[in-house]
Amino acid sequence: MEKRSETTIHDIARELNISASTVSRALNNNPIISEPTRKLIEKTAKAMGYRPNILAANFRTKRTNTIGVMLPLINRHFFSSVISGIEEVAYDQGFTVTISQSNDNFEKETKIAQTLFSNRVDGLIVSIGMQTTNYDHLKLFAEKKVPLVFFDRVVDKIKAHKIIVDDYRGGFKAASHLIEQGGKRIAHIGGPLNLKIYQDRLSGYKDALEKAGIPVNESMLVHNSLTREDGTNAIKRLLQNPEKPDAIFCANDTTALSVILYLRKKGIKVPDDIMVVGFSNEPFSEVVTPSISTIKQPGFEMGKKAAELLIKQIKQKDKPVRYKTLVMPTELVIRESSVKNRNK
Amino acid sequence: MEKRSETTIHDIARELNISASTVSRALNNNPIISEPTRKLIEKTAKAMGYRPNILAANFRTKRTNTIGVMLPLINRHFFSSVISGIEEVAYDQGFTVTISQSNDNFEKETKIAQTLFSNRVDGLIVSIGMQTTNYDHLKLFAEKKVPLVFFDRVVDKIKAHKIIVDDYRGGFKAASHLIEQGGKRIAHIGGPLNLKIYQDRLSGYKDALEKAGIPVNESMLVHNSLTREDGTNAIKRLLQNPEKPDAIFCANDTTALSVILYLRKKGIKVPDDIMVVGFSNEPFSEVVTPSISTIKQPGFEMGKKAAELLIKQIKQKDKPVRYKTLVMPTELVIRESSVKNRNK
DNA sequence: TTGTAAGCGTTATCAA
DNA sequence: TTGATAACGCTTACAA
Repeated sequence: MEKRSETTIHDIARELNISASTVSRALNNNPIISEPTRKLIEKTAKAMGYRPNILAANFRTKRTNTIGVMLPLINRHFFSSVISGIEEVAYDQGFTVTISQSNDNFEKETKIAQTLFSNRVDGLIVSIGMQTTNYDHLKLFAEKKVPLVFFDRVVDKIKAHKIIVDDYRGGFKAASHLIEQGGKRIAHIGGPLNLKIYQDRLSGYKDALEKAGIPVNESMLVHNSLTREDGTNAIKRLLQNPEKPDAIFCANDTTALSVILYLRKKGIKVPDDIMVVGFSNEPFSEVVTPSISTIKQPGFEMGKKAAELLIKQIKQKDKPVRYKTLVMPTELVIRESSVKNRNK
Repeated sequence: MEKRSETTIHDIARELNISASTVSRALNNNPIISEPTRKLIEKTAKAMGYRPNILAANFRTKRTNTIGVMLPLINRHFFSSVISGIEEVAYDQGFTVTISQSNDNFEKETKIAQTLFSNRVDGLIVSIGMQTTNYDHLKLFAEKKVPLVFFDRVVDKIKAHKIIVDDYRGGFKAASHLIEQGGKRIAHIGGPLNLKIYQDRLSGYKDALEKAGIPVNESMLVHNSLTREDGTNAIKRLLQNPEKPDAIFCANDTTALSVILYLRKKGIKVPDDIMVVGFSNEPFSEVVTPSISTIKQPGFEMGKKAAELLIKQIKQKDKPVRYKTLVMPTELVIRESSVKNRNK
């Protein structure tokens, strides 16, 4: 004669000789219920160890109170900061967060999107993978009116809220800074150009050069997937140029680090022989020697903003939305890797 | 006359003049259904754009195919690696992963646990917070037979699978290494002792000292929450000792980094004046100058193991479980911060 | 302010 | 091998 499964609202109703709907309403703080009734029901519910069956409620209401997050890689400081931001807002608003990483793999990304859709997440926050050039799996959300918010690696062609950083100005600031520091032959290690962020960083870089009257030299441009190995290969290739670079703007800190480590190994001095600027402000950038000048992106705030916009959209379902693109400011953090003659 | 809401198995059944149960069975690959029928149903389902209503299925089966993960902080390399490992296994096995961070806050941890429980996760993977000394919120899972797996910061008192690293041997190895390198006055910056991992790291350290005939000096021990600031405060305090340490074993890399940065600022040489060893092998440890000797923990593998054990338990529900504690090996990574006279 | 009753889409039981 | 039917626990018109 143990407890025969979980108590339901019907058990409570029977206990109090009232109807289940009243119990339901009271427990959902429906203002239509009188204060004494509510109090009584709450008390009894607690006493009977009632726990709402969220599965039933979700099923009934077609809502899950769950936000899906899909991004390339959890295990990167920028992305995990974004998750932290999302999680904080979501938690405060009573939402649960489901996270999946695509590993920059298009097939996995497609499957994840479908799974999240089938799982009826109330909304989705996405940063797309490096290989992604087809967006059908995301259009699905847009079409079926499931709120969708992009961050960082966004898709231009889909209408949705977008949280990005000002990659163009970031690239511009980075390159301008290198020019100010005396850079004449400024190389760029960039990411795949199907991603707008890398296009923009590149454009910013190019415009800064042009503004300074420095011609953009194609042999000074390398594009790859920005892994540690890619960075090493890129710097090797750049060093084979007849005219070696005297400064490098890397589209992320990982490659900036590779470059610095490789140059150190080769006895080439950073910043004296070659200056380096990265992008993202990974934690290691501050503490490596020389510390890496970089463009800071407010990951945590971006996550918060993304979650806020998404939840707002979820709550105002079927009201028309004016999609906005939030451009978060970047900040150039000047450290040792780009400043010659510090002690002069 | 657009599509009037989603197609259900009933729609398919009507279309084919068969029963909904047959459709359900076919779509679930129930072997009782004849091959031609199944094929036909699958074809029609696809043609009609059928998408199973997972909410309904979850409700009906009382399963969610969801794994809950609760840990202190997403935004730490070790933890995000664990998540990556969990996510990989879970994804392969058709499970969804829900992640929440407690921020080492006990109240938040309690609330998260209850939310996950109410959301009927099929199982929970946990690493508890620094403040956690009461475990009722976790016992709930154990009592209600919801599979539970601990990792890293485990709870002794609850019977469950546990994935830990050999913290004792890690501490022992770290301290022994410092002794071998000539350390005589070896300090320890440790974490809160209600967590077993920090107890064990401390014990390992103590035993290594004793084995070498070095008395353990209480003034050489600091315990705190191991943040960046805590590390700085700890080293300040240690430097005020009449007998200054010549080596420090830090219970994580974050404090090891603080120590190194502080000493650098004060013109105290690492490792020549004071040697430092950390714990965790955060990415920055390899690249900071001097690079930090540390104890490597296989976060990704721990995550995978945790997920595997959990899912096995979920699938073999109500079979009795022999709980095991998996002790993953640690590895001492020797770098610059603990080796004097490298060039001799 | 409360009650009645229908129904969400699926799976499971039993019968055919 | 397939079908009929009930049931899961909740929310929500609608009625009282």
